[in-house]
Amino acid sequence: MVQSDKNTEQKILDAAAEIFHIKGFDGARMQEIAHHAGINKGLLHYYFKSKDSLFDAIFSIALNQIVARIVVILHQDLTLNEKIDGIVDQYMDLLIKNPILPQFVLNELSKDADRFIGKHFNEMAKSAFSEFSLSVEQEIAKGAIRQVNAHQLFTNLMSLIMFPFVGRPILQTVFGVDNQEYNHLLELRKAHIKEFLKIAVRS
Amino acid sequence: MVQSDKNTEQKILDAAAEIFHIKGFDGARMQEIAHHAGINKGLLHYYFKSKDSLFDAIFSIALNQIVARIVVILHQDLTLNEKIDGIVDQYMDLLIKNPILPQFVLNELSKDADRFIGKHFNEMAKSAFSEFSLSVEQEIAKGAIRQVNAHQLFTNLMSLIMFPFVGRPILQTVFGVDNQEYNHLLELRKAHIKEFLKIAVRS
DNA sequence: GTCTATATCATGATAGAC
DNA sequence: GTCTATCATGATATAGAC
Repeated sequence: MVQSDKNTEQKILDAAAEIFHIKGFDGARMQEIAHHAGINKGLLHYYFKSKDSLFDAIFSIALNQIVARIVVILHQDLTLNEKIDGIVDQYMDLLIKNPILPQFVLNELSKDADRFIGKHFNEMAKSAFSEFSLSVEQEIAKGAIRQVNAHQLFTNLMSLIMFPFVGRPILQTVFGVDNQEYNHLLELRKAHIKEFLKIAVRS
Repeated sequence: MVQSDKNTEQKILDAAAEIFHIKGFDGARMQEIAHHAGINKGLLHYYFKSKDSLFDAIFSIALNQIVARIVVILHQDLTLNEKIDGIVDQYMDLLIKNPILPQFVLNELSKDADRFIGKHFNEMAKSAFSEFSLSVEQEIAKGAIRQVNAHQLFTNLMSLIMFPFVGRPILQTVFGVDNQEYNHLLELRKAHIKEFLKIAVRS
């Protein structure tokens, strides 16, 4: 249940985030969100006139959390290694605190990819990748890293960070570990990814 | 629409797979599945008495596709490199043909992880990882690869293969490429992953 | 702003004719 | 086996009192 010392809109947003993140748009119920926020359905519709509008608010926040920080890092004046380390550190910290965020965002995007297109994230994200790609080319030219395709390397970076969270049910079962042990693996993973990537691209 | 020269049960399974894979359990509608199979709701319930039972049939097939082949490979008498290459080749081929399979399985598991536990997959998957882990230790002992944690390496392997499919909406937007170009990146990825992993673990 | 009550509609599931 | 018709439920959304 949501804390009652916040204003009603914030209580709704907090409750809706929790329900939508876990159950997705189709699985979430307005009744459950209202109850979780400590109000009733009527008042919920007073603040957000439709389930769609409430969901849009929640999804925007989640997408922003996923996309914004990477854009910031990639536009800073850093070496490739510094950018990669920054992304790994920031993302792993974010996802350890919000482990279901990527599953939620990716699943909703898979059902409606147009949620991404047309938003201002679109151009931001593309120009951010250009920065990454440029850094890769520079390091290759300097001979600091081996010949490696920027698209594949960026895919690797995102994969190594995010998949342990979206694939958790399978990996945890395959490893035969409990929640605490899996969380420990996630903690160790931050250093592992940085080392792994560094070794994999060295010239 | 499903081909009409198959028996009714198979038409239903084909139609249900397509709808469930795309929309998930909560988003799928029995009416839509019936229509897609070229029959009506009454007949659909005659073959599968509930939405749950139909879904279970579809989910079992999908989970089996994801889990079965990896188990087979890992239990064969192969070197670590051969096992890794086999998994990359087989999975990439499977996922290029069925790109939404991992998103479907992972999302449903995230909403109900118990679907995995208690099935016979459970023990199979755990013993398969033991085989992998053993291979890693042997190669390290031989000095063929550097010191690397088996859990992290297995996570990396699965991440590099699967994430490009579940994360496609984001990656494709970030790269600013169309479907054809992204498919091309996926084709190139098979060789990329094998090379990347080999370099990353060499001693 | 907040509540109760209700309208409206879509869904999963069943009954029964053929 | 296959269809049409219908039930029962549960969901979003609105109306109106306080």
